[in-house]
Amino acid sequence: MTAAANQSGRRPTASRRLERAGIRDVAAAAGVSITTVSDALNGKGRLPDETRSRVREVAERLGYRPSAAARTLRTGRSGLIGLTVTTYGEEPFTFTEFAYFAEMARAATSAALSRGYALVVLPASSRHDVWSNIALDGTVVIDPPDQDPLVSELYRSGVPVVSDGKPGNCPVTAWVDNDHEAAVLGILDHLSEAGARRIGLLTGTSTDTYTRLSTDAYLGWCQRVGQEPVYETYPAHDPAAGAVAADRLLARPDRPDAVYGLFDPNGTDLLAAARRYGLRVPDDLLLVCCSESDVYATTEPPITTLSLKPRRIGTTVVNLLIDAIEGVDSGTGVTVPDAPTGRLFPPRFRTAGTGPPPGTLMPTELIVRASSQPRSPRTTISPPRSPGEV
Amino acid sequence: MTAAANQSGRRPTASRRLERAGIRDVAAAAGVSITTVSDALNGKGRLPDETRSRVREVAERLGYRPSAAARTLRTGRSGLIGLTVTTYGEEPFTFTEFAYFAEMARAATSAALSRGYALVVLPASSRHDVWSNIALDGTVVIDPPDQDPLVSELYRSGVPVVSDGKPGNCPVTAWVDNDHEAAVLGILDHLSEAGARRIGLLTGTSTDTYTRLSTDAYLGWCQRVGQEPVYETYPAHDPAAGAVAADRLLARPDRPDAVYGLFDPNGTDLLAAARRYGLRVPDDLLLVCCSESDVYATTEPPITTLSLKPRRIGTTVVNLLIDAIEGVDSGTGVTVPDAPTGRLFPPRFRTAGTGPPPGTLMPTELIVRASSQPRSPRTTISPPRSPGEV
DNA sequence: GGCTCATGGAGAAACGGTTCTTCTCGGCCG
DNA sequence: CGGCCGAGAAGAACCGTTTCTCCATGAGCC
Repeated sequence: MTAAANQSGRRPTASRRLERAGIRDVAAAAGVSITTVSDALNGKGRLPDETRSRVREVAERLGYRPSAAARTLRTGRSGLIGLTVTTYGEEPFTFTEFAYFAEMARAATSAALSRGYALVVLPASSRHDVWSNIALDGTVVIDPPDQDPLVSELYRSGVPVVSDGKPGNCPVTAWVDNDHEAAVLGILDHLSEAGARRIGLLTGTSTDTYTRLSTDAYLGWCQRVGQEPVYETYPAHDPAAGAVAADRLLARPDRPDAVYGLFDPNGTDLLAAARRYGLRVPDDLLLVCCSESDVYATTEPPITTLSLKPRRIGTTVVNLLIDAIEGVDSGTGVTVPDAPTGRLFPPRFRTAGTGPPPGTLMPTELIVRASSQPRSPRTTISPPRSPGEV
Repeated sequence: MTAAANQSGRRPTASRRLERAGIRDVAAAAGVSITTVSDALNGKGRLPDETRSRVREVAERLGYRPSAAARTLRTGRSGLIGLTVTTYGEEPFTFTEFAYFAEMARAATSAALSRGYALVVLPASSRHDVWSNIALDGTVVIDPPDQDPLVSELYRSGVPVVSDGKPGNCPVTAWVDNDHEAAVLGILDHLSEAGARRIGLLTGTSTDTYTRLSTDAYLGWCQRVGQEPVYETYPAHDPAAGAVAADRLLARPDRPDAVYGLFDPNGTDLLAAARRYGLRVPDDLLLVCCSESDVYATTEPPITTLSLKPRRIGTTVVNLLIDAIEGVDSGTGVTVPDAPTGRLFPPRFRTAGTGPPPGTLMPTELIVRASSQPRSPRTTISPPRSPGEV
């Protein structure tokens, strides 16, 4: 009986070491055809429940696990999604995006998993060998640089690509980003209301969308309100450079009385620099930085942070991607021609065609703490925007 | 010509939408057989260089990318490694292991990539459907609980498993861990030398190896030096509980004059608690915690931390796993019968047989900062153990 | 000149599923 | 009583590689 199952019409002389049971083994053991087994296990075909459950039971007993490779080959679906991170230097992901990336990746993993997909982490720098050795149903790209050749090739070869961060010049299926302009303007207003007269910015030298949009928003605001811009730039991937830049900013003759730092470690760096110059926060200097880290809740004083809500982003990106993967296959089918592009929080998903890819803007959240509030009025601490929500 | 290539002996009537070029197309275009194409591209077989390069060129021109699924099916190798994380609740990985995990995962990704593998992140909680839908060549497991059914099944079905953290009771191919006992003893000695008379511990309630070994080391030390243990426990996955436990520890009548916290956020929690009780650090309370976060370099005062060197761990784990994957296939071949088990920093890899799996102990690094040094002598800051090394 | 041998390359069998098509068999209806 | 129909299940093609086996050819050797 088991012997019969073992042979199952394959190589008669095979020594058969510890090969796992295949679908044929199950079929033989259950006394049915492999078609029936496949149908029974996948809930397809027309089978009476009795057969179905019997086959399932036999499969279970034999410890049958279908071969992912075979299934992928036949169906063209691997259930795998790439998560691409841009890299500086050799490390797969960057220091500066650490907390953001970790949270985003976590949410993305969750979201993917709950829809039956798994995530493969792939630095954008890896060469084709690695990429093309993996069957990917689609890819999430974090902050693709302009003209990313990798993204272009993926897109061209028909793999759906959704980017976290509005893509500069590469074709993607869809993208998700924060409303960085609104976020920066919100912060500048917040600092103004707190009494700031001259707001400085600590920003990066790179050309990614986040840095560019944020800096532009700052410059535009300065122009509108008639303040001379006061900012320092540094390569965001280098934490040491950040500390130096923070110091530089506070050492300027036109020292700002409030600073917004675009990158995670800026808060502690600015705080340390302020200490060195004998500046009290928030009395002499108001501070806000963009960070996902909760250490800023316990610094002395606690620092107001802007959260980009990476969990939401990760979830949204993955869901858009899976929609694209499972949606209308390609070309013709426009699912919903909804709003144009860049609408807030919108789109029912839309499968290609021509024209710019559909983008989704997600709100940010300003977590107001002591560092950005004048000490005297002693108001209670509360987040001003987007309350509720995880 | 392209027409000929397009047909290539497949369905004659196929409408052939935008199918990617297959190996047959390349073969047809190059005027050779698919065997030759395969050999040429993979550097196998006996072919004159001329043929080889011609085929390569044609493949390049056609944008040929071999199907990962087909290759995997045929060769049995996917180039994919699972990275399993234990989960508390719904999130794929835990808060408390955040920095550790992020760093470890990053190093693991790098290490895997440099050997041509990619990492798939998989929460241990996901059900079989997900696991068995992915062709994995092997799996890294982070801190498997005793009797982890997942690990057992993987191991049983022949997939190499290497764990980060000495496995309790599940069979693994190999494991890597820090020398937690030595680390704790080193810290206790360090605190004693700094003048501590009564050292407290902030530890977890869970039964993972790290918590257990560390706590045992502490208790053993107490017994040896004749100090009454002073410790508080809390569920490590709950950050809020950590703050409460820190408070509890400092509120005790037998308040310790030095504390070691096993988990990352303990440092800030203890600092905050100390502030509440008016305790100065390090004057009234010496502080050390285990953390990979560099925020402790800039807290007030900076806090001494124990680093588990997750990068090293991640790299080692992955390399051991890939050795196992690529090494002698199974059963008979003992590569090197080296030292027994649990030797420090050792083993040439050893493929199974019976007996306990080979384990590697990695050193930790104590980063001494102001919080654990009496203020007066004002010594310079320097790491006492394992200098150098990334 | 017949043999072996090395070289270059073609043929075809896997790999292990999914799925389209076909077959059989009763029951039912006209 | 014959044909139709639908349920249940089997057959076989196919997915795109890798790789084992084998064939043709010409050179070298006795």
